[in-house]
Amino acid sequence: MLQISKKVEYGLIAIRHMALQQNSSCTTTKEISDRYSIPYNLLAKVMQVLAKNGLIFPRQGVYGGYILTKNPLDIKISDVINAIENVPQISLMQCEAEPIENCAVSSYCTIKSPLLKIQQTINNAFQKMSLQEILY
Amino acid sequence: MLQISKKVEYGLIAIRHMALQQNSSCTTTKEISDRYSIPYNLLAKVMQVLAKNGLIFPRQGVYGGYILTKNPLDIKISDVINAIENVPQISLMQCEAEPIENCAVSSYCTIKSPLLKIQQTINNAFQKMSLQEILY
DNA sequence: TGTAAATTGGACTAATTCAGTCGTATTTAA
DNA sequence: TTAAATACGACTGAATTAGTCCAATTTACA
Repeated sequence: MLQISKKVEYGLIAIRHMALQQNSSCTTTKEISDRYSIPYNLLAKVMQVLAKNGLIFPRQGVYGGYILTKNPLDIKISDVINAIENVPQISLMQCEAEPIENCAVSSYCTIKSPLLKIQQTINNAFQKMSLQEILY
Repeated sequence: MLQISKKVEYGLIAIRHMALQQNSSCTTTKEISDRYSIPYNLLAKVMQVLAKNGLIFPRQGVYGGYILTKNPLDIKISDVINAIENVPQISLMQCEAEPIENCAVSSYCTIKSPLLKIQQTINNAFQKMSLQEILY
């Protein structure tokens, strides 16, 4: 639907929340879950994925939580999206049939390139946009 | 999943196909369906929606079909997307609670704006991009 | 050393959306 | 009158998304 998913939304909320914290102490999943009324278990999953991808650093146990690993300027929106979603790259198929009429999917190929262009337009937008830009 | 849907893909294929036709005679759903191996019934629905939104003009009956209503330069990718998908505009809620602490959803509000900015980034990209740009 | 508070991880279910199908009605050229 | 086209609504199955649940692990501290 050309819309960011709830998981990505929660991930952005969480990572933005952490970026807004002045002191760089740990932020817990529960804290964010309560503050923004996000289902705890779901957010927990998202946090784990963000941690796995190195965007935040986990500390287990009492007084544990997560801390941001980078400057908000160095975190791109695409980093968060790619971490959470399996962004399926549209793969341009290599056409080796000559002449082109022999290729069963040639008509399909001709539209792949335009669609790829569109998809890249989306991707580029998020690669340029940093966390810093959505702070305020 | 931040990916264009099949319907939008089919719509783009169809409208691009029509733009590539030299003669401005009618193009039928069947013709496009056959050429690109798109399920006929599904494509028919998409064509109807495109027609309803004024992007193409329908002609019923024998030798009927559709014709493009505009120059490819004047058709934006967003026109096609908005016609086919119910793009749910993120609505910024008007907060009238002062002080801000009295508002039950204030924490939610504070993230709305950033998300809106992201959504607009996508929308802007497609409002700038014309059909002409994906022709070749 | 026990306990509480945190992350980790996997399996599972429910809800929603997407893709596709089907049947029928309407229009129109020949 | 017929064939070829669009118009429209209801329906189904598949896939994805959103959310839940349970058990394990780690760790500060009383």
